[in-house]
Amino acid sequence: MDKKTVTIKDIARMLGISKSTVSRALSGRSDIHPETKQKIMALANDLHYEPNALAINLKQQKTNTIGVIVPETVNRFFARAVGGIQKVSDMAGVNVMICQSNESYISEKNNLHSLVSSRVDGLIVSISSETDRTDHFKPIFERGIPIVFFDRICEDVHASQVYTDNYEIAFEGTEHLITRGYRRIAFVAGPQHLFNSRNRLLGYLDALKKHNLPVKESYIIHSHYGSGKVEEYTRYLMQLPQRPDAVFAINDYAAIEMMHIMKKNGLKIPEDVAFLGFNNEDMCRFVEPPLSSIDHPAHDMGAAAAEILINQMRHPDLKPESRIIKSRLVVRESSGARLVL
Amino acid sequence: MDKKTVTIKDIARMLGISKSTVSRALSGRSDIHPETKQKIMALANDLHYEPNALAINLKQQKTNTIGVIVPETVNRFFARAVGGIQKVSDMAGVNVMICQSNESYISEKNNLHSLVSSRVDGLIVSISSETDRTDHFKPIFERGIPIVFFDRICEDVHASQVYTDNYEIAFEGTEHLITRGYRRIAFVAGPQHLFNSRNRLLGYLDALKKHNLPVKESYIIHSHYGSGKVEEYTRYLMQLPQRPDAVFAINDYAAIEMMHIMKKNGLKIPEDVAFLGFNNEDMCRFVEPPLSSIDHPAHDMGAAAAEILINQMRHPDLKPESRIIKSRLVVRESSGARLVL
DNA sequence: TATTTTTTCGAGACCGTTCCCGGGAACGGT
DNA sequence: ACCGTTCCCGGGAACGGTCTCGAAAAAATA
Repeated sequence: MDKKTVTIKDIARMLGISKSTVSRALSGRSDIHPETKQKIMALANDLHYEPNALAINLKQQKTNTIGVIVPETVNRFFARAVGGIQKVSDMAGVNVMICQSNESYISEKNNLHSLVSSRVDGLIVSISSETDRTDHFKPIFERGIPIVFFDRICEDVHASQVYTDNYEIAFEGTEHLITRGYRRIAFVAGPQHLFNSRNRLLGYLDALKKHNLPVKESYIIHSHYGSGKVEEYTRYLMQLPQRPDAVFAINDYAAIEMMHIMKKNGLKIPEDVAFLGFNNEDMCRFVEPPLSSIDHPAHDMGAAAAEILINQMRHPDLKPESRIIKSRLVVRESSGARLVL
Repeated sequence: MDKKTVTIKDIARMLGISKSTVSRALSGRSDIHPETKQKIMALANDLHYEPNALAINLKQQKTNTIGVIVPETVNRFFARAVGGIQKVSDMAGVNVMICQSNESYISEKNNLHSLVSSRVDGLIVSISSETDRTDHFKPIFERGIPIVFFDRICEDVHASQVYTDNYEIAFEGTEHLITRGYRRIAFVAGPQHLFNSRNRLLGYLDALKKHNLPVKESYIIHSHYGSGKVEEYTRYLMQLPQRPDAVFAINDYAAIEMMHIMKKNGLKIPEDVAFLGFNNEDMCRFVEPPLSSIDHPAHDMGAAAAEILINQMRHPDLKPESRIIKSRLVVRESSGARLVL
């Protein structure tokens, strides 16, 4: 068997020419006789020659690939964002390496070093929910590797950012519930060291203030993404002396599960309790009643991040860029008009 | 700024020693004076030295990483499978490179060459729904790179395989519907060049035969994954002179959307039409009525694939291995007992 | 003190490419 | 017949590490 992988040198030897010539043919340069090139290409094809990207990248001092770190792709928001990244990367002819931090700081750090070690030319990162310090990004960014943070951005690194108008849309969502007649609005918040979560909470609070509604600490739940505690939270809310008449949740999963449990306990949606989620997952349309949600343009965010990054890879002296992508409130029946005030 | 990345040679020069010694310290070998090692480690740390994985891998002639090609991670089945792959890979200390084919043959081929070019030590692949030939895998597998196909396996490459008991579970699912009193069972099938789809269809057909039910071609829909034609299919089924009283769908998305449309058209689930899906997505629990489904153990399949692959990477003369993972029928209300026969 | 063993380190080849540079052949113009 | 171009091609350094081999220094042994 020809177990050994075939190299440029093998081809050169078999053809009785130098490896320089083979390299020239394979990398499509012009200063080579068409006939020689033809022979080289034919043999390379026969032998199933695969160029060694390691050697090429080492020599060229660049890899033409961007590294991506996202919390987890089972979260469809991130899966779609990665889709957006790959779409524009493919168009631009650059490769993508995807890593998942699984919402773990240590794993995010490992991914980061692994990517830098592989000499990616740039990074697109959405930090884990556990990450509350940024010392791992700083030296890498300062070394000149462009970074674009998206959605879960890292505030104290002066890199490019792509995020949504969290504050505004949370404000709008809350106001929507208020104008529909809901007054006791609970808020399922995310970890407060995350930029997104903080701004969403602020939007919620300011909307309450604007409409002269009291802010009750007992209505604010500080959850973690995917904490699996939704049932506990739901029971907590239901047993409150003044049960909330609406819930604005940090994501659709929490909203849907909560809604489900409340329904099983005989509460009517949206008459007794309205629901508003975040992310506008497909399944919002299929639950009973269909869930109102904030459409979070994942694909666009990924695409924008890749655009910015690739641009900076090509023009290293460009300044970091911030881009804000607009979210959109999608109203469905779960936040319909309240019947009884 | 120290824009240039620091290398082993830089450290050697600054310390007035040879790069061999630095290499020894950094790669943790023993034949080095503790004090020298200490100094090297300290300086490396100060300079934020990151080893160049390209150089190391090139020299070592192996990368200690496995390449993964899946159709798309927005499909949660594959996202979970990737999770399983990464879990056991992390435990074993090997890296993972994830690529998405987006259900495209050409893109699958590109991914494949890109991974081989990056000299991954092994491959885990679930082929795209478009892929109906296998000539791209053959030369690579014959070159000695171990491959594990999972779920969407490639039959004519004699590589390792991990798949579920498609035939048996489709048989069981169909029989379940029959024993619950449903007689006119429609089947939403996948592309027939895929091993899975074929076997599931066979299971369905054989279950009908066993119970002496007629096979009606008009009840069998040949769909493509994610074709966006569910509404068309649903209308087609509803207008049949003998409307089916049950639908067994290739995946939960199709089942849920179909169920939703039929409900809107006034059909009672499961009294008028029962539903059974495939994959047991989270949302099955939250739709109305909860959707019965086949639990497809994605995480376990990924984990098994990684186990087998890593084992073969470590012991190159191992024979290819096939492993069958058991699926499980999860009965919920969408396939409850029929009231009117 | 002489010899052997152990410890610690340096020189340099090598992995598979790219690319600069220089050289020979062919060719056209004078 | 000579010279300047143009066209092809080969030699060899470089990319950043690892690793083998041997040598010098230090320690142990005789």
